[in-house]
Amino acid sequence: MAKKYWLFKSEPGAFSIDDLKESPGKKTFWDGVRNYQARNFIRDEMKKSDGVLFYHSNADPLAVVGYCEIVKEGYPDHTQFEKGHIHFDPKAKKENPPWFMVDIKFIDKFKNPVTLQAMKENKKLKNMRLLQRGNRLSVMPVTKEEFEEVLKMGK
DNA sequence: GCCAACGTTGGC
DNA sequence: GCCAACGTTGGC
Repeated sequence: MAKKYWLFKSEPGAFSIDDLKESPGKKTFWDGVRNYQARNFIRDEMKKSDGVLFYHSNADPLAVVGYCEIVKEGYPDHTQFEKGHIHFDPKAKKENPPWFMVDIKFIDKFKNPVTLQAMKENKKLKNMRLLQRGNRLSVMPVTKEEFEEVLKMGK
């Protein structure tokens, strides 16, 4: 199957591209997605070696700051069962867990963060899901063309 | 099954 | 801090 491309949002105060880079093996599990649409992408569509743009939200600058890849495909998010954890879900059942996560691995940090503003000003990116009104998904698909364009802008 | 109330996200 | 967008919840 053809490689797919994604964009993950993260608030750098919670988890930044540098946090990922400094994680053991430059890898982390992407926990805490609690939206069904995003869950479906994680559980059903993300495949090993898919490309992931890493975006900083609620940050300065607002920008794609680097990229990474999927290294482990969808599996149950353990934090949904951890009482007291910020992502604990009292309704989650072990037999049929509703929430999933993937593992991602750092590839590169951009020399030039690709700001939200710059993406808005790039005609090639006008259909990018991130730029559509009211989009609040924390993980979302991007096309191959969009992915490559953002990488080019970041160099 | 409708819909108002409420909570969250995230840019500004 | 404001507010638009939109998902979720719960009464009916």
